[in-house]
Amino acid sequence: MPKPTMDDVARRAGVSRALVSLALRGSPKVSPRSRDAVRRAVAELGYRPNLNARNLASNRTRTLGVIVNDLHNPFFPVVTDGIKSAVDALDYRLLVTSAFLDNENEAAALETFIDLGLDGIIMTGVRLDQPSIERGARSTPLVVVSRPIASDALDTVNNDDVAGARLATQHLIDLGHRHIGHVSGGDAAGAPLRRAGYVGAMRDAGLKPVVAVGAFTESSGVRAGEELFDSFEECTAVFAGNDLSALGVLDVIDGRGLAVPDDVSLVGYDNTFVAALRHVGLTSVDQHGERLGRIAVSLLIERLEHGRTEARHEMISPTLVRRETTAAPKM
Amino acid sequence: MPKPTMDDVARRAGVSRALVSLALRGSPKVSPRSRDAVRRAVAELGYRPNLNARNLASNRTRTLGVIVNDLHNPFFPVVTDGIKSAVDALDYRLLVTSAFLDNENEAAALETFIDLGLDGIIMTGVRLDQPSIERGARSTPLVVVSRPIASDALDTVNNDDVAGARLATQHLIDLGHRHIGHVSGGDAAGAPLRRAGYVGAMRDAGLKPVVAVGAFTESSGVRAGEELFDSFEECTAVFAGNDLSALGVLDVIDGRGLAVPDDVSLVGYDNTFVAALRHVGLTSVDQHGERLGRIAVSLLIERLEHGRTEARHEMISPTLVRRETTAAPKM
DNA sequence: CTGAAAGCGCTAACAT
DNA sequence: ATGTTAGCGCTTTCAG
Repeated sequence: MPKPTMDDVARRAGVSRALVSLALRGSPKVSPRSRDAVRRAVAELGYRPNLNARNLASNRTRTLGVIVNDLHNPFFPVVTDGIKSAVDALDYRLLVTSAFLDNENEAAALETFIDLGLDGIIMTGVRLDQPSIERGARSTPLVVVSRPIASDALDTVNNDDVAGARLATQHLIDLGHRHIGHVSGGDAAGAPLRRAGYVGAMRDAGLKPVVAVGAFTESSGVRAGEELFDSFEECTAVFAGNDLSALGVLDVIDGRGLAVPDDVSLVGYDNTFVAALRHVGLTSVDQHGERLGRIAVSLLIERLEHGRTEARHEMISPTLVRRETTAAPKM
Repeated sequence: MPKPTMDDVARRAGVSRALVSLALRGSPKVSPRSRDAVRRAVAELGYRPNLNARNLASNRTRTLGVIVNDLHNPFFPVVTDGIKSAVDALDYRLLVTSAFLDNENEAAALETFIDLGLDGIIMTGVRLDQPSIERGARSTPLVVVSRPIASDALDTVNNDDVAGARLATQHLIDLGHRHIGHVSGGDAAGAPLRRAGYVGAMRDAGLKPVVAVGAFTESSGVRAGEELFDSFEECTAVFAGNDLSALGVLDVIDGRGLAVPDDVSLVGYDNTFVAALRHVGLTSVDQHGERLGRIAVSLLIERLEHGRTEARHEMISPTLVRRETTAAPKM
């Protein structure tokens, strides 16, 4: 049994194909009688519209795509939830894809979405180079979440990473710490700004910044943590660039028989569910990922349905969530 | 500048459109000369094939879809990684979508993938009712990962949940525990079998099973954990149906001022990265999610490229990963 | 090896 | 309110 097409429905309902098309999309210029006949025929035949045909003919897909760099990082599901909740209120479909931590995959995912003719694309946690992203943005409205990109070809939504990093660092300083290290995310999205915020806060307080470079993963956090404690013995507090690397640092601290927060205080970034586990209790900076996701969708909608063309770059303020991993240093 | 079409490429390369089509897909029956002309024209024009048109005309998409129920559960990214690595070796595209823990979304995601004409679909962690899944499987080859479904309409890949639960429970029994509770995932995929494995192992050892029902999330683990410790005071060990709920139980244990493993031993399931954090060190059962994912892809390929039509149900053996949360009970 | 021609299933003017 | 008619951009016979 080949799949029924619109022609089958039309024949069965005793109307023309065009009318079926209208009826299916809820046009008001279809008589209740015809509408009903169509509805019945659709049900009887189990008809489903062929999206490729529809998209091709209409040159629209009513579909938004999300490209996530790393499904393993618990921050991204939060953003995606925000996107999802915003899209649900609209009449759009949502496709998600993961780049699996790989630039080439990211480029491929972007091309696929563009080639599919998606109406809009949201990229989050992307590592892809700016020119490639901008090239994509020329084909399809594009918003980048959680990576600051100065470009008038696309929109961005970010938390203020510098402010967030300052919040974290200042919190440690206020507690009385003087020897505060930073585990950076290297060149990952947001990492340079967080590092800058940390360095700025340290300088302002007349303290010496000490940075070890990781990559926003737990394993890189372990490596950078080892490096930090090896070279910076006085260290009594660490600000890690994200929660995942903070967990790596926590492993190092545990491994060295040190106690948190008695011997070392620790702050993360992203306020993921892992930070919130009572057993972990990681003090962390909250980017408000859901809100970032919702804003991303609204930016897309502005372009799609209200014809905005000039770029917008939104920024929201992060907040510090204090938990059990930070305390005043032992004397 | 409207996007260049195949006609533009053909004109520029001085050949016919059909030839461009062949050349693009690497057909051997194109002269090197033409092939080169096409390649050059494509590059100069920045031509990209319109996938909707291609899919419509060829009635194939060379695309596989993955539907994940809950992006927040760190188990699924592991499965997805396996899928991804298997797909990379083949010439298929991969689309992922999340059902965001919601049956209706799952149904919608499935329909979207079918309506898009994807060549094959993998569902993992799905909660959708079996008839709906089977209906989907009638349109598109479908494999369900990590949920046992006895059906000859679709393929499944599972770890042996009963054996895994027995492994976990027996480990606790072998350590000397007699009062072992179970936090179940309720009717979530795999949960009933894990519960059955636990009950079986307990019965075999002449011990009384005590079950609290959760839902495979951390928060449900907290609720079920409270319930368990409230009603089962002698309890010295808990087998949680997955790592997420084990983390919830861990919160409860911490909250009651109990120590792990000195006062209570704890075992999870899935062996996610959170279990492996040294700071958590959760003993857990490993389903070998990557392998599940790779097998899922190979099942799809068997149907797609080797014409298999009868259903296959694969089962792999889980293994226990011992860490710091399990020890002999204090006397 | 190449070109002509017929669709894939649907939408979108345009008529009526 | 409904039907007619062109396509959308591509693949795929089929001739040559």
